[in-house]
Amino acid sequence: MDDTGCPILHADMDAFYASVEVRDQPELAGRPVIVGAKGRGVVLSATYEARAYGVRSAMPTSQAMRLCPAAVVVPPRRDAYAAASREIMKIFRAVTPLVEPLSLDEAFLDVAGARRRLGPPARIAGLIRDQVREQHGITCSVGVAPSKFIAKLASARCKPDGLLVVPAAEVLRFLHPLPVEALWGVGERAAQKLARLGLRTVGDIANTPEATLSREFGAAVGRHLANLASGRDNRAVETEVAEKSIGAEETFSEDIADADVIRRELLRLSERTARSLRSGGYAAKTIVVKLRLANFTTITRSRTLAEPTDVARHIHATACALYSSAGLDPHAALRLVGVRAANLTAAAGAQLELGERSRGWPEAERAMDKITARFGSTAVRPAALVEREL
DNA sequence: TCTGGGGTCCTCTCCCTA
DNA sequence: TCTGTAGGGAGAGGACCC
Repeated sequence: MDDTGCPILHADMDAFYASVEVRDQPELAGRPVIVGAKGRGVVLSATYEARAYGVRSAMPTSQAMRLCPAAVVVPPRRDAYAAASREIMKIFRAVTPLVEPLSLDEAFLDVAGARRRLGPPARIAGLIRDQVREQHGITCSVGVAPSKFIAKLASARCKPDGLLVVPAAEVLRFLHPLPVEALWGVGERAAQKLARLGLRTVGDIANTPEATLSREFGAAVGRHLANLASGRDNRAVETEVAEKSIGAEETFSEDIADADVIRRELLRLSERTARSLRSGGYAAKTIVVKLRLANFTTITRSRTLAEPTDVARHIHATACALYSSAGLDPHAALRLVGVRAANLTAAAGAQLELGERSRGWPEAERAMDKITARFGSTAVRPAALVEREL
């Protein structure tokens, strides 16, 4: 196996959420298992036994159950997946400090500096796979390649429980027969547009002038497609990627037309968003409200504040103002609302608004954070959210 | 037929300013 | 002062990813 010039690993857990569930409930082993919410939920993860029936991620759970009536549907336990992820990332960081987590279940590793200690990249990949399986009972697939993009493609091509090395000299031979959807950033819409241009494989794109791609997709996307299709990807593995926005959203079990209920929901989401901001040490200058109507039309409205904030009360006031000024029919039913904080700065930069008392909501909410950390999320809440449950 | 939640990035439009 | 224009920032929406 020629792994010369292949310092980048992409490690991807196989059916991660479902694998954690099977690990924690051994009686599920060998059965089709779907992780996802019932009702209006979608499939977050499914074991390969369920996938054999055509079940896929992001598919409505109801549709998945029609395809595989024998499947066991398990509600998601995000805390358990986050805990498993932290432990698995520790295995990666014992190999190299250059680890870039992409999500809970996958990461890039730059192992160039670990060769002398642990051997060539393919051997390191095998080591990682063994340790994840032995310590967590979960299989993972690893792509080994000269760049992040090729390593990610390689891990996807060897799933499940596989290892694939793409030597530097073989990159184009590996890349060009793949369908255009293999390229990062090409989804259904872009694939349709490329098909209209007669481009169906990555090789087709590589043989198309960048000027043509830029004319069709814009300069940034055109350049991006041309580079990836030619195997050009010089991005380094980055251990710290700053967050750009933080938010929370929720789909109702039934559409809601009552403005008071929606404002209460905005309060709950503002609380969650503010708590996330504070725990990350951020304040946000821009507040975005997302409203999805019963017919699935999605509207966003945003406002940039004079000063950054991490205070739920301020976020909620802005969110309500945005909701009121969105121009919706007063009786419009919503299926989802969301609150997002963007334009993040370090919290130390947060300043008081003109005329604001020096002590007040910021201190109150930080005190609430401490109580929540000690006694749980239901220990202290705004009265409006408590009333709802009485 | 039914479409989650948490994100990022890009494009387009509008408005302001020089 | 008026007009045309270019650039930048904000806001909205869409596509995409896991």
